[in-house]
Amino acid sequence: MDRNSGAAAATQRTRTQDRKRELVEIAYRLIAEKGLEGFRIRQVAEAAGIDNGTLHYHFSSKEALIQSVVEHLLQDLEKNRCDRGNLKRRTAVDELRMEFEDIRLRLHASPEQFVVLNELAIRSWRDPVIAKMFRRLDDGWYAHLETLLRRGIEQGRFRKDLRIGPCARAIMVALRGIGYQSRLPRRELDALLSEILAQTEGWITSGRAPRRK
Amino acid sequence: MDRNSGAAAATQRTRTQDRKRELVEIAYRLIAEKGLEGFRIRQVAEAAGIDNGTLHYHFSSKEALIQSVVEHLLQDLEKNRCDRGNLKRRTAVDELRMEFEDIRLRLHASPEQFVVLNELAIRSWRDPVIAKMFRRLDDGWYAHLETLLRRGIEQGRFRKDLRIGPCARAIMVALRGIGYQSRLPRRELDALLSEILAQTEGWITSGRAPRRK
Amino acid sequence: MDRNSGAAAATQRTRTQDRKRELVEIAYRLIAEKGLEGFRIRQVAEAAGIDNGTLHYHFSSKEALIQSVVEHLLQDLEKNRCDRGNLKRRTAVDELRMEFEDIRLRLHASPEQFVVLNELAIRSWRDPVIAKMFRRLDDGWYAHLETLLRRGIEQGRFRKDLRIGPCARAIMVALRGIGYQSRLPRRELDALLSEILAQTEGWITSGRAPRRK
Amino acid sequence: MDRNSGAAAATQRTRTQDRKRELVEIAYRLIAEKGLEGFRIRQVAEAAGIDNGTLHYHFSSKEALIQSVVEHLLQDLEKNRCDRGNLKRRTAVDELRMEFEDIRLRLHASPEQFVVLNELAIRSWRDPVIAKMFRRLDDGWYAHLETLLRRGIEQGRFRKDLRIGPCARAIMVALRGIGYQSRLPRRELDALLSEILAQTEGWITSGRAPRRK
DNA sequence: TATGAATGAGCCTTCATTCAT
DNA sequence: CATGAATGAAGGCTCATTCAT
Repeated sequence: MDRNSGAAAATQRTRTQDRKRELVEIAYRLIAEKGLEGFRIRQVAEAAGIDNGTLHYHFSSKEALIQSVVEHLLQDLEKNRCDRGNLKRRTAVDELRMEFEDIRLRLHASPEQFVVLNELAIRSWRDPVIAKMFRRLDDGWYAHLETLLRRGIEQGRFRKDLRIGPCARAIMVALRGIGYQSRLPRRELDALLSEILAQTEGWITSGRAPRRK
Repeated sequence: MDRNSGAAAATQRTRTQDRKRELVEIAYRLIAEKGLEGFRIRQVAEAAGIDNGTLHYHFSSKEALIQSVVEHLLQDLEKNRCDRGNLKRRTAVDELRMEFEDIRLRLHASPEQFVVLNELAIRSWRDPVIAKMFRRLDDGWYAHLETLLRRGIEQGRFRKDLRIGPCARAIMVALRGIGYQSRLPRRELDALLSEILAQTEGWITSGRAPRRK
Repeated sequence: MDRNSGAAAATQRTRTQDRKRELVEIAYRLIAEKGLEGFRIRQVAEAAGIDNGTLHYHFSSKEALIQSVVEHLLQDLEKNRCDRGNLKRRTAVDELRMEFEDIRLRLHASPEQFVVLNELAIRSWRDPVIAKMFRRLDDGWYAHLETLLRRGIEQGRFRKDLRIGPCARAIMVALRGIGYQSRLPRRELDALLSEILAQTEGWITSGRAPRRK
Repeated sequence: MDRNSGAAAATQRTRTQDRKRELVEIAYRLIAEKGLEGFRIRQVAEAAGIDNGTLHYHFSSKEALIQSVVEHLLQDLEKNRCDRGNLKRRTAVDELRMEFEDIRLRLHASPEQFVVLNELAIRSWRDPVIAKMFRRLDDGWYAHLETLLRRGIEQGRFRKDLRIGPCARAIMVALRGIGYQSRLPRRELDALLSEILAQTEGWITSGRAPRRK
């Protein structure tokens, strides 16, 4: 029994983790669907087929559950950035394009991600805890873009007088603003994205032989 | 008495209108402050110094009050566009710049406007009535920008291969996305805005002697 | 209508006050019956034949309702002391006896008063608000007894070396401790009370010709 | 293995007993701190470093745990009485004084005992099981005092017309009522106790040369 | 024994809304 | 128009208890 207990405990732990993850995902879906305002933890429990009280066993409060959803979301977003970070042999221009392409794919594959992101962004205005988590996300993204832009300049591909900070922010603003448009038909969305990319790229590489077809 | 009753009725009507306007403005302020999620009609009544029940004489439901707030906001936004519309002797480039300058002034003068705008935009995702009102706003803005861009091309100031639709949308996305950043310090906000303008203008007038200082 | 509105408002106000008083009395009874631990505001509403939510219209929280009960109780207790205060022509000994007689009558007429008093006394250990209200009661009672004892000494009826403070406290402790025994049969209760009175009186008037029959 | 199993079982049993005792003591402390109303068995488990569910192996219900606490308390109280019972060579007056001195020491050493005692006394009003246990305590105390008083009379130290029953009860009431005052500063508490003792003793030995210093 | 997950009844509170006056 | 009392549905949360392992 002793030998088994270790394995059993591990299994148990895994199960609990799975359960938690499952609940977070349900919550995530529900927030996407009903919005944070219409988000009810009872519905999470119901959707998971568990009792209302059981949910409170795993997440001590509604706030805690929401924070886990945020974490879940942020991890997903940050993971992708890291994945892309590994392919650094490309030029800065390619990287920038990949940034946009990534967004495009996400918009198609899981548009609800942007919905939730917007919901939480607004909440972060008034909720210090979430604000802090979001700042982490923003700082990471900002640093990433800053590096990208700087490398582009060093590589001689981007204009030398580029104001790195504001430019990075501008890209973030534009891409984040897209969340609002996540309801647009796919075709328009693609056109919109490629337009923004073109504008950005055109500006950044201005005077550097912007190879636009 | 007959004559008076007419005047009295008129006065009454005006008073009622004033009262309604006052309530809407209080609601607007409260939404800016607490967000739609934390918005309570009781607080509106309290702030107006009237009874909770009385509020329901003016606005039959919470929804109705919110819709009035939307209307109030939209009117304000559209009025400004019309005001500017009268000065059409300028070039399209100037007009575009004014568009940005207007946003800049608003961000400084009443940042809460962007907060409320974002709150309501998100609600519009799930509230058909508000969605409709917002579509009106969007369509108006879109048409305005479209016209502006078209005129620029006709004037020979904008590049001829400009994709008017996506470009207009891109501008809207960027400017709307700024709402999220309404907390940034004024200096950064200005830098950000001028960056976006530069990018946009650079792209639009590309090959047309972009007069950037 | 104007003239009526004043009267109507007054009537309304009275009604509200009556309603509140009624609720407080129900709560009082329920606390006596189930104890503070088993006290449920839903039962108050139910007993009053009103909705659960309506109760919260009158008393914003459970705590508020309980505090009103305390106030109700304290007022009752203090009123009686004042009533007796008016008959000051008697000797201090008589007054002391009346103090005991008053307790005796209360124990018979409304033993639940002692139950509630004990419940609240214990709560006051951990609830600062109630503690404060109770301190007021205690201070009043203490001052009253102090005065009584001092007068007795001045009248030459009480021993001169009486330690007024501790003696007053001792009387309070004994009488308050009786609350625990409020379940005793009436006969034993009376015997107990008269015993305590005899002890007290004997001690206080010691060497002063204690006229015990 | 057989021999060992016996020893192991004994050890086990002792361990279990220790565990139970430990839990009871924790519960006791927690009741003193938070009151019965704020007493949560989860906190007991937490403080003991065991799981919530495990607690139910030792005590099948909250009620059972509380009863054990009562038992624990009563044993402690009764033990002390027995200890003192062994020194019967003294006079009844000395014994009475020791009764008070014992209370005084307890008040200083472990005032929480009186807090818990009061908490449980109130609960006993509605909980028949606890009521029964308390009655045992009361009866024991009462019998002890009765004996003491009777002996005093027989020894010719107490007045002959002493109403033994009510007098014993009066002593109990006063001493129990002291629990309420357990928050008083030590100095006042001592003054209070010695006052009560003086009153009691004065009355009891009245006409018997009360040797008060 | 011991654990942790699960249960479910129940509690206080909130809030938009309605109704009689 | 205005008031304030009343409504009731719903929500988040607590907690003793149970159950499978």
